[in-house]
Amino acid sequence: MKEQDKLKPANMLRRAKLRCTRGRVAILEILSSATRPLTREQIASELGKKGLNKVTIYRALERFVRVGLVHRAFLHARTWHFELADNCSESQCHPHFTCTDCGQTHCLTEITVPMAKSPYKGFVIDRQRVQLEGLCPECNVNK
Amino acid sequence: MKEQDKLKPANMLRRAKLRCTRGRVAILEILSSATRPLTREQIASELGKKGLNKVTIYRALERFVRVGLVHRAFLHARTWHFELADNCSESQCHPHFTCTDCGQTHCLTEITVPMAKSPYKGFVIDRQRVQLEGLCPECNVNK
DNA sequence: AAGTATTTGCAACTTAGTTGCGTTTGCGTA
DNA sequence: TACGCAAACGCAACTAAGTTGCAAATACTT
Repeated sequence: MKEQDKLKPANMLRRAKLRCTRGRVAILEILSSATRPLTREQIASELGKKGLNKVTIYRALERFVRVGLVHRAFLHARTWHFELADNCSESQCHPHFTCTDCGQTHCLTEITVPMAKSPYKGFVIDRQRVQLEGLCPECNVNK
Repeated sequence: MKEQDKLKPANMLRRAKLRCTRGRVAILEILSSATRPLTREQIASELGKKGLNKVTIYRALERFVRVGLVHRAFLHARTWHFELADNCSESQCHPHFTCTDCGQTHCLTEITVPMAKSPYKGFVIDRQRVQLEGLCPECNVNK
């Protein structure tokens, strides 16, 4: 998706029929410019001192997830990481790669993993989530 | 893997050079006969009244994970689900399917998803974890 | 049987996320 | 522009999975 194609936060909210509040716009802006999924904590620290209450952030994110604006990308260290649903297909997001050495997670937007074939014994597969583990480029060269 | 090929808990422990205690054997037996990954809570309730302290269960599981006897299959509702590493390959386990309707998770041992191709820009992929979402057979027919 | 390193149980703690409730605010309507 | 109300917000208290420190118990070696 090209930069100029990105919907502005206010428009994303309008299209989702959600009220356009300062906090929600700020959260969406932060997620827009992030290069990887963020936790509530990380969003809060980006917001800085004019920050939002943690409950507010959680509720906004949950709302965004429900209307499909945002995905729960993955759970790491018992903590959800959120990202814009921007460049995800209906049935699967790009894989997320977590480095076992430094702990950093990267979005591998250029890798695709084929969907598991469905149906299988009556299972209907709607979404597929792929998590990868290994060494990131930096940690790899230092070995 | 055929039933008779399964290692008995005591042997699993011996081979991993872990002490063979009643609690550990019980945990491994429960995991052996489970048809899906279990939480600490579920293991505890299988143990019944002669149960183990939750700390003990967590520590045993962590130990098992470290020596490769057990996998952390997936995180659901902020809770780890554990399973024997029995029929998993080095680089990936079978996919786990969670029903969005009833919340039950199933092991789809007969489905395989090809590994993401590696390397990619220096990333070295060691393990791949695939989670699926959708409707399980029971919930599907009730729709 | 004795010695020791490992394992266990208990109590207290940590922390991501949730809930209830009273207050504030966005937005449609007059 | 002012009004009314549902949606959104902030605060405090809560929930629950998992962790930590330490003293007591137990498996295994000799």
